Amino acid sequence: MGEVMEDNQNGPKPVGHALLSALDRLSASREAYVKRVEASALPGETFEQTEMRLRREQDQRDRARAAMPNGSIKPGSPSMIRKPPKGDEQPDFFVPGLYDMGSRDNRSVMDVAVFRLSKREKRAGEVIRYDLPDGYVEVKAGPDGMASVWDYDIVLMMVSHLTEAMNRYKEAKGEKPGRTFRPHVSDILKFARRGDGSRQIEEVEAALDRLKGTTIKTVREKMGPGGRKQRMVEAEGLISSYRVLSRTDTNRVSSVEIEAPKWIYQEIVEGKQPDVLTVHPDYFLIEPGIGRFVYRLARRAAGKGEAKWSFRTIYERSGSTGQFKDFSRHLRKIIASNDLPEYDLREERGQSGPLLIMTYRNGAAPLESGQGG
DNA sequence: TTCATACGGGGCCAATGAAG
DNA sequence: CTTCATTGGCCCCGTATGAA
Repeated sequence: MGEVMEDNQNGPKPVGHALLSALDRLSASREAYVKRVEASALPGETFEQTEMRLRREQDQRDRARAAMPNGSIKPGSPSMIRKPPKGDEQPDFFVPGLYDMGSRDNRSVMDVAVFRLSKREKRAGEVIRYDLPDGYVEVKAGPDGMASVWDYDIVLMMVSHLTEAMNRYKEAKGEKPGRTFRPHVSDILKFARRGDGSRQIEEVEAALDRLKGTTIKTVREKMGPGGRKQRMVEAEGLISSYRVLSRTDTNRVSSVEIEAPKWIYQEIVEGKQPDVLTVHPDYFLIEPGIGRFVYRLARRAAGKGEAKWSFRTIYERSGSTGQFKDFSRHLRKIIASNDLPEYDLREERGQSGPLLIMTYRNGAAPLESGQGG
C-alpha cells in the first residue's frame, strides 16, 4: 500500500478499490453500510452502481445546501462544472464505477500530472520533470505531443473497466480480464460524459496517439542491502498499443482496441491489494484542467480527511507551463466557485506562500444519512 | 523624492469544445 | 460545415515596499 507522502502531513492512506477505505472495511459499520446500500438498490443494479448513485445523489444535495445563502459558495462565482451533454441525464447510463490509479509501486503517479493540463500546446518531444524526494519522474511527449487530462479520460475508462472486471472475477462472476479492451468509440464518449459529434470521434484517434507516445519514466533511488544505493529506472506509456477499426466507406472510427500498459495491468489484475481509487462521476464535468488535477490530488491526498498543500507545490506537481501567479489565479477561481465534487477547498496563509486546504465533505459519504439540514 | 523590484488583478488571444 | 463560449497562458499596469 501507499507510503505516506511528506507533503501530506495528515492524509490517510490511499483508499482501497471499493468506495470504502481499508479502515472502513475493517470497521463494524461496514455491515450496516452494505445493508443500507443494498436496501436502496434499484432492480438490476450492481452493488457498485448503487454506491455510485448514492454518492452522486448525496453530492447533489450537498451542493444544493452549499448554495443556500449561508452556504460556502460565494454569490457570483462562476461554476467550474460543465453542463452534462444531452442524453447524459438518463440515470446512471452505463458507467458502473469510475476508478483511477492510485500509485505505481508505492510511488504515486497521482501526485504529479502525467499529462498536460492545457488543451492546446501539444508540442512533440516535450518533457516535464518532477523531482521527488527519492528520485524523479519524467513525462516525455511522443511525436504527436503530450497527452492532456482529457486524453487521460480514456486511461480512466481502461482502469475502470479492468477494476470492474476484476471485481466480478473475484466474486467468481466473470472471466479474468485480458490486457486488451475493445470499447466502441461512442462508449468512450459516453463514458467521459461528452457529446458525440463527428469531430470528437476523430479526436479519439488523436488522443490515442498521444497516449501511446507519452511515456512516463520513473527513477527511484533507495538504499539497498549493505547501505549501497540502488537506482531503479522504468519507462512505459500510458497505453501500450492500440488499434483503430474504422469503416472505410465513411472513414469513421467505429471501435478501438486498447492494450493496457503492464504497470496498470499488473497493479489491478495481479496486485493483491490493487491501489485504485474511486472517482466521482462528476469528475468528467470539471472543466478546467487545473480543477481536475486538484480533484485528483484531493482524492488521493485527503481521502476522507483533510490535506494541506502549498500552492507552490501544487503548481510544481501540475507541470503547468504558465507562471506561478497565473496558476494561483486559476486556482483561486476554483476555490471561489467551490464546486468540485466531494471536496471543499479553502485558502490559508502559510509561512511561505498560500496553502490549499482540501476537506472531504463529511455529508457526502452515504455512510451518514438523515442528519443535519 | 526617485528608482527598482515583486506581486496580483485585468484584459486579451489562439485553440478548443459544444451545439446547431 | 458554422457559430459561440470558455480555456490556459501571456502581457501590461497599479500598488506596495524599501533603499538611496
